[in-house]
Amino acid sequence: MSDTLMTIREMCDAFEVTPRTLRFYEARELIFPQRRGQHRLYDRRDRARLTLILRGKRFGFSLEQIRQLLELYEPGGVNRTQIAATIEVGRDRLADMERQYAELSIAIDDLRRQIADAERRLVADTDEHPTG
Amino acid sequence: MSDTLMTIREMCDAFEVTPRTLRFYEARELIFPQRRGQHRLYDRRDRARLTLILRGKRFGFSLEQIRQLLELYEPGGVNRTQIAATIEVGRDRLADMERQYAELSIAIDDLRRQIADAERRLVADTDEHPTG
DNA sequence: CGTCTCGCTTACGTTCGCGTCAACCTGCTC
DNA sequence: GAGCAGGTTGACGCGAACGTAAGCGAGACG
Repeated sequence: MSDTLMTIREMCDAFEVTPRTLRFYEARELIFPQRRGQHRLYDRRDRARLTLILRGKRFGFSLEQIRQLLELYEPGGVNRTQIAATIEVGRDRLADMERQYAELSIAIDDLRRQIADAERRLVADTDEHPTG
Repeated sequence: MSDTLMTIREMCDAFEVTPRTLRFYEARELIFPQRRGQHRLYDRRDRARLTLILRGKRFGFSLEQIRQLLELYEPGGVNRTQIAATIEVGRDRLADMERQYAELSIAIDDLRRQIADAERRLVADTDEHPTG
């Protein structure tokens, strides 16, 4: 079920990361698995956090930026100023992502054109050196 | 004009990079400024390349990936197999970017919702502790 | 009982993308 | 001709995000 506890190996297989990575994220206080004895156990919340961490990484955010962002996703009973600060961070990241989104759109169009050009050159070259 | 040669300092000011960065990119064979004596001079082509380099970096591509991509933007008279290989690289990057674009869209919506939630919590808290 | 597998911690090593000297050349200008 | 500004080439340093190796339990198995 969705609230199943997972071992570190199961997490690694599920998310395609190494144990080292998970322990590293824990050391940087991005995830907080429970302990059964010495062993780590990851629950639904940890998995949700890891999903966000990996996503954030793909967009080029540092682990520290991601750590701050994660507070947004936690309904923890912090105080007003903390919530406000967290919202600030969230807005900054959002602005980053929106900029990235716009620029990415342009870059994709650009790259598509370059590929098309290169393909045309390929075809032209084929015409000049026919094989059949 | 657009074909003006620029010194390293002018480039740095224009693109907000350091001299070290430009020399580093040159060492990695991403740009090839001409020399007047010992000094580097950057032309329109170098600037176009630098634009693409910085853009690629913002999307999380490595300098090596960018270097390969830059060949797409050069009409250099390479041979068929080279052009084909370059197109391959371009398509791979394009696929990366398209994936990134789709995921970014989701992440932005997600983040917007979280910020809205946090704002609601802030307002709720204000209602419970009115100042006026 | 030995040994295997998992996981744990500690700690040093590595890659990327530059920053930061140090030492040198070169063309003014005073 | 001394100084200075601007550029050059090494070479070493550094932070981020892990990789890797060493050595230590603790439980499972035959």
